[in-house]
Amino acid sequence: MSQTVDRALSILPLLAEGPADLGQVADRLGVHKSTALRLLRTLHEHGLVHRQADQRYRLGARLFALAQEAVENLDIREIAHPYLVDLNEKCGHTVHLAVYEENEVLYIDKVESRYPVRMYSRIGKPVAITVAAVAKLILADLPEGERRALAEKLDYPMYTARSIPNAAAFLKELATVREQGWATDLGGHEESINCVAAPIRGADGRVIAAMSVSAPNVVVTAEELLTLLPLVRRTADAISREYSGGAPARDTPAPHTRAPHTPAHKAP
Amino acid sequence: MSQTVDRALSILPLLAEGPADLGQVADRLGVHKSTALRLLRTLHEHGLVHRQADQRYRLGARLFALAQEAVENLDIREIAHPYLVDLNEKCGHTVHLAVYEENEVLYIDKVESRYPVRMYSRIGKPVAITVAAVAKLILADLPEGERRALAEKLDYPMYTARSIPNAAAFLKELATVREQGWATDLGGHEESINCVAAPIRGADGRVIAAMSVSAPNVVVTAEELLTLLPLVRRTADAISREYSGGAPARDTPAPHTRAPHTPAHKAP
DNA sequence: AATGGCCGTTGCAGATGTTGCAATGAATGC
DNA sequence: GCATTCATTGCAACATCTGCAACGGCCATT
Repeated sequence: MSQTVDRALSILPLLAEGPADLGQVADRLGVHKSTALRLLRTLHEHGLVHRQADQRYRLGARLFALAQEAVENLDIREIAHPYLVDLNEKCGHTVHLAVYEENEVLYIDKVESRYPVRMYSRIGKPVAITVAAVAKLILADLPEGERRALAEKLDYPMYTARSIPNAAAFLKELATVREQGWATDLGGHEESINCVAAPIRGADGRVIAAMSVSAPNVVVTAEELLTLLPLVRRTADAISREYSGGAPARDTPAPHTRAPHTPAHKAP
Repeated sequence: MSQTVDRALSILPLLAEGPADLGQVADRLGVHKSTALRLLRTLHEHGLVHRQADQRYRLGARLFALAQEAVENLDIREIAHPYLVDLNEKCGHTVHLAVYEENEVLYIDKVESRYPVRMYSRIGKPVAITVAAVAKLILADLPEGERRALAEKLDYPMYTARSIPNAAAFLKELATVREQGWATDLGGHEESINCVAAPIRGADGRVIAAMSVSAPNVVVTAEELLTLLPLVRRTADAISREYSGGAPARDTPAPHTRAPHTPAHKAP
């Protein structure tokens, strides 16, 4: 580990507490002022710290830009894929990954069942939004107003007798899902197929994707499938953690809990 | 300036583009792998980079936490936010807030349009500095010398036919903007999008930030958008007053704004 | 006005940390 | 099974970093 870099990086959390002048920084680092000055200058050139009018230093907005760019380039599919494969190897069933985009829920990854009987679905295809377990999870996390507006606007095709029939029933189901943190689809799309699903959350606690395990009745009963729920949830949580940049040990809340101090606007 | 720290910090923007393995990092830094490894380790210990399952590196959660604190320390954002929300509710369009820092203009807050058609932009992203209305306002207020020097240094990408093409035209536009105290961008960044913007000033009269209202042609014409100018200016002025310590203006008390946000750390 | 204290800044010589090399280990692919 | 690729380690040479002391600007006090 590099001492110089270590010292420089230690300045950042220090400044996060509030602006500080050169002397304060040097003191808290335990180094000579000239050393602190040099480190601060380097941080400054990279835009990580900003010098305000009174010559004190504070964190730079560039930090924010950096974080934002990183979030934008995060590919949930790439991160999740190995976990999906792993889950498939453990349970043998079809595993799906879905995201929300423009009022639709889309499958973006899939690992096929190892059983001969497979269900039909296609990556990139919009899911049956009113019945699919992954859709329920994602929509349940939308802001109240948006959720309601969307629910009213949707069609409720009766794929089977167990399909959700109307907006009221759908909203009620979403409330349940939101409460319990997981979802199922028991024959709501195709008579003989059941799914269990769990949400994947970003660092701010919002649901950014959902994953599910699906299997036809002829292979496992709904009850048997439900026994996989803990595993599915654990996997989803692991993906959430990885997506959020790892378990930062200390002061960041667990990825699957709602951050208490979530800011007004959220990263996409 | 410290070479070691400089190299380490250069890794961050590199990783913001996407995950990279040790070799890639070493190559792009132009150093030996063992050197890159050490720097990455140090960054890792501080939580700024995260090692994913496939052993590649990406930016870590700690960076996001720091970024969060960095913006929270920008008290202009705290103060302005309710006004932005209020303005959005009055006109329905996308509202932006931007500040100047280290030769860049950055969006630091945004309230989304309530119309279905939205423009892209992201908080934290540097704005298109040569065409954005908010950038014009902020740069127009720089001291003569600095303004000219910056103008010469910039690139002038032709996003559209109406983009500002060169330093001379830019300086002329800045003079106009400085004179009139407001700015527009009429299709200079994206053909179909127009903006009107007004400056937010500190107690000493200097421009410390700028806000804008943006809308696509398909929703309102440029002329219609311009009728919002007085409202935008009034809002910006109200923010200026409150920021300068003046009593929060009574005409925009922001009735149902968010709860009093835990302020970060503010010096009296 | 002059003085003293405070703080940021600079140049420098010595010492410490850093660098790149070469070799090892581990994992993957052919 | 062997070859390849990649991360990792120990080490010696060296470049970089460190702390010191001195300078200069700024402000409040005398």
